[in-house]
Amino acid sequence: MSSQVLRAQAPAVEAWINLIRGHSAAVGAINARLVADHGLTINDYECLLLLARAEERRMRRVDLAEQLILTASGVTRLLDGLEKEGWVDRANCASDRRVTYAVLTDDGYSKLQEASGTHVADLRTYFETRYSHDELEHLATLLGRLPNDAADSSDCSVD
Amino acid sequence: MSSQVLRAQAPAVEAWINLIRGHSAAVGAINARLVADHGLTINDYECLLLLARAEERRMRRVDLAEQLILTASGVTRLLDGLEKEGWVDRANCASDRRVTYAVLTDDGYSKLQEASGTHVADLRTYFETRYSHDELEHLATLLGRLPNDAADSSDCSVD
DNA sequence: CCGCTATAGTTGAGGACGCAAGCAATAGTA
DNA sequence: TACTATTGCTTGCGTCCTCAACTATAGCGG
Repeated sequence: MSSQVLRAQAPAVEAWINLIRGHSAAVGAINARLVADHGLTINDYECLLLLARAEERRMRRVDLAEQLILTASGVTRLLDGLEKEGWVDRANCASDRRVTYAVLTDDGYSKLQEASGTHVADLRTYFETRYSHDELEHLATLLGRLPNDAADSSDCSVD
Repeated sequence: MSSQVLRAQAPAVEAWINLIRGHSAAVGAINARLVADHGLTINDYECLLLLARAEERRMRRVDLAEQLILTASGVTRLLDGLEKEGWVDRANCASDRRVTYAVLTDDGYSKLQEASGTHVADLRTYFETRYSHDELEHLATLLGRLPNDAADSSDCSVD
């Protein structure tokens, strides 16, 4: 038991550690570039991107939160910043007055386009210097399995 | 150009998105368990673990920072908490009076052992319900390549 | 129509972290 | 010996995020 604490055991543990370290390194590097080059956080960027891809370039804050993996309050504050910059606007929903849409402005769309040039390039550089095309596809597939709701079954069994 | 903004392109982008999402989901789930069951953050746990594995159960704060992927100030604050709980102590270095070792106490070691039981089990459950043994090894190997200093070559080219 | 519960969103307090600045000790140079 | 650069560490401040509490609307059963 005592020696079990002291060394890596299953490959699951290895994967876990490398996931944390890898994520931290990659996010750190890529976010730094994005901030330095465009004054955007990764979440700023992803938020603009989600809006750009959304129908009529607008989304409910709740849906934005889910996609960005943030809480509702996180989204409120994220959008505060983007609104202040003029990249996002608010719009009311006719059929449900509780909802406030976040709408991508033309400025926001321009900003996204400007940023996407170097950001996507940085991204690709970061990954493609480390992996072959096939490895990237494999990695993406494996990572894609993590979020899936199997989480629920383990979460619900907590108590 | 305008349509390029709108859809996923290279597998690098796919991998990137899945890395962020997967990390967030996994860390969220596992951290929640660790906090609920033992009152420890992932970083708390990893810090105790590093110390337990270190020679004489002690490390310089700088080295701790590097392993945990934190800045020096982050480590100071992390250790503040662990010291307050009595899991870690300070010790001076005879040969270099600038350094203050972080030393795992017996209480800290006990705490780590207590926590490691459920934590490692949770970890393994989380990963092993999603992946086969071979997939886990492959995933660990791939992720292990992310942090490596290839970052330097791309970082230095910023300006 | 009247509660009741659920949902969308905001706000205040607080945690975790990085950055920049600062201090103390060491190492290198002369 | 004195002078400078570097290294280890801490502290103040700002950022980003969560949680808990709150408001406002919606929709349901009676």
